[in-house]
Amino acid sequence: MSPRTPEQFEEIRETRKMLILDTALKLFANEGFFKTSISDIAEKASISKGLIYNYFESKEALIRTIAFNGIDNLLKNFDPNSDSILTKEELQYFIEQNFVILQKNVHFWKLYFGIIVQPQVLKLVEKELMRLFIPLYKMLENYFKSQGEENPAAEARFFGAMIEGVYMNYVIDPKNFPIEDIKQKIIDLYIK
Amino acid sequence: MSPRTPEQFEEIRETRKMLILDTALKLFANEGFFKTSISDIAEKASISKGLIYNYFESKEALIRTIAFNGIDNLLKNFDPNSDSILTKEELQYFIEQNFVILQKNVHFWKLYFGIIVQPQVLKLVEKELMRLFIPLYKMLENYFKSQGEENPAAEARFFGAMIEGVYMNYVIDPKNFPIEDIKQKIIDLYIK
Amino acid sequence: MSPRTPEQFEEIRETRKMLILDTALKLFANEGFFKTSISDIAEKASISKGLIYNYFESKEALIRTIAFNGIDNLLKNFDPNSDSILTKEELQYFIEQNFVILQKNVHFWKLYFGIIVQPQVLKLVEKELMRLFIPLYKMLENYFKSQGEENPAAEARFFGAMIEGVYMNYVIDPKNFPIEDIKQKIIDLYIK
Amino acid sequence: MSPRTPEQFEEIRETRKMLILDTALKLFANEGFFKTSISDIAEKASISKGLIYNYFESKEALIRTIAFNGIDNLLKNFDPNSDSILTKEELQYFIEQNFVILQKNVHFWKLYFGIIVQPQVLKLVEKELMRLFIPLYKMLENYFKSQGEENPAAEARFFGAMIEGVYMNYVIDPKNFPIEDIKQKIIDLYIK
DNA sequence: GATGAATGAGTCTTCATTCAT
DNA sequence: CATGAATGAAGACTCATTCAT
Repeated sequence: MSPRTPEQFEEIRETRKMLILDTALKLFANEGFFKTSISDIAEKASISKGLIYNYFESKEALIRTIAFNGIDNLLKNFDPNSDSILTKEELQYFIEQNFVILQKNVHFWKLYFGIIVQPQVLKLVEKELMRLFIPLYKMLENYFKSQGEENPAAEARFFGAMIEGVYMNYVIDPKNFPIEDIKQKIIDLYIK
Repeated sequence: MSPRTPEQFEEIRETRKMLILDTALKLFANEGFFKTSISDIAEKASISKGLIYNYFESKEALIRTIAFNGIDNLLKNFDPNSDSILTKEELQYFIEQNFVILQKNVHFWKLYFGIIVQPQVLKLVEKELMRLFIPLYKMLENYFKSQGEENPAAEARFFGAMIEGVYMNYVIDPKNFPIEDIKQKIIDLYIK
Repeated sequence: MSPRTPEQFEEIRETRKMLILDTALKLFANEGFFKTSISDIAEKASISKGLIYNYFESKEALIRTIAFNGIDNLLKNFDPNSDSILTKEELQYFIEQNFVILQKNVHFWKLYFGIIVQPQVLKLVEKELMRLFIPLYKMLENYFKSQGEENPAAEARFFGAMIEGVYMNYVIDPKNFPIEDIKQKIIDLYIK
Repeated sequence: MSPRTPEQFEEIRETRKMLILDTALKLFANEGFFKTSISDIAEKASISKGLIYNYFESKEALIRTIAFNGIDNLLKNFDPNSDSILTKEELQYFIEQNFVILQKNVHFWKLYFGIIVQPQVLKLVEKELMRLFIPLYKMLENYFKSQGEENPAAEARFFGAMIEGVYMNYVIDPKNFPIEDIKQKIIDLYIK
């Protein structure tokens, strides 16, 4: 009889929002952004099409929010301090941590590759991606400089590209990609 | 005005087909498969929409043909003999050749990443990609086995993933990616 | 906290109702009936969407009520006695009174023109408008007959149309329309 | 067998365009701009929804084109030379001409009132309306100045408003409005 | 072979209205 | 009395594909 309190409404909103974001992430990742319609998301989440627009302004806003959340989530688990210089042990921890996060967020990484490879979609989230990668590359560059590498920027780019290649191959076919062997290979390569 | 010979017709067909394929490749690569409409292709190629359907059954058939042609083209330039075992010198040549081909086919590689990352699109060309990659991986595996590596299959997958990562970073932003430094880095790594 | 008396409830209802009607009138007049959503009204009135349906059955019922109230309000300020025949002085008073009412109810008149011009909306309030205009036109007709005009019905229609034209131009652009000059012009024309 | 010539295509386009414009004008005028859907127009014109977008960019573009064409049509029939000063005889001809045009373009005038009364729709065609009305008012102003009126601008506005009021009443209910009597009344009033 | 008008299914989005609390 | 989450029908618009010429 008595109306819901603002707290109850907030809770409902939070739950619904998460449901929509989660459903959309999976569909965008598995079927692609353009192949996934708002109807698909609504159906899979067992809600009405209209409700999605109660929570997100548009399909673009939806993928943007997903990207933002995914990146925030990454940064929470793993916030590179780009000023301090990593030791070898820390780099090893960093690499291992990376692979843990990869395997816990396969959907996000699928979406990530779906995004960066499509110029039209990339534009939508480019800025947010920069927030994640600039400090990361800075940190790697500093590390390689501290190791006496003569071209630390290129070393960092190579390291990043290699990791991305591995990630991409993993998310395309997680069952058959020898992720553990390859993790070990990278550690051997960089930590000796 | 004089009636064309069958050969002339055939020549016209071939020219038109190439024009369409070429235009579509560029648009698919730069704008994305879903963002590119048949009208866009027709307009850019200065032909009519209908004509495209005279040469290709559907939009899907178009991208499939582009992928097939791209792969055929790669195999023509570079056909790994999976039975013979590479020497170190040959691997170095193989790597260098690879980077030459990459830089000559940026559009194709853009499209390639756009494809493998979208399951719905990947299905369309999966088989053809296998035709390219199975012998390649076989060759790499043999090479690593010959070098005494204990897990040559994983070594081959890692090598492939690394190359893909580098390629992907290059095609996303060719201007700023230090491709030459990285090529050298890879050669140093594998050839010593 | 103490339970409200029935009178207090009634008062709340009346206040709320007026708030909704007033907000809706302004929005309908300024933005148009179709461009104004129930949400817009709720937001501008700082109440919930649901509450509007507590007081009005539908959006149509809302505009109908607004039209009815507006007309009642006009009739209250100004109730033509269609039986008695106006003198010239009374007609002058009538005209002047009209312009006072116009300037006090710009929103209503804006809405009025928005309504009569759209057949689909006009139907909703047609009957009520008749309640206002029939005695008005009757009164004018009687006046012109008393002045010896040979076609008093047409004179009345002309007078009404002219007034409407002036009203319409005024509400579309009140700042620039020379309303005072035109009022004088009409008085000169009819009162000599 | 041989393809259509550009002239044939042009002819088809012209015919179709007119069909769409004509159908849309009637529906917009009779049902209102917002109550008329693109589907309604397509159905009434016995064509597909999509075809309309082959000819007009959007619903807005459609109403804009209708307004432009309507005004062009008016100006063709009747192009006021705002520099030359009308004689009384010319003004009489102007008034009579106006009423002929009104009765030949009832749909357009219905739409006109539907437009100017809705701020959201007015914005779409405001500029074009100015093209029509500014020289018209200029001409009237000059005429009243030449007749020694002390406030020719206000006279022109009044004349315009009166005409609009008459037009509006006519198009709302052409059967019952005594248009001939009223035309005569206006001529008597201004020509003596 | 070549054109582009035409179709219609499908997409994103809006919004009046309902209803549990 | 009051809230706002939820629904679903409808609307504007896109685009792959067909087809008459």
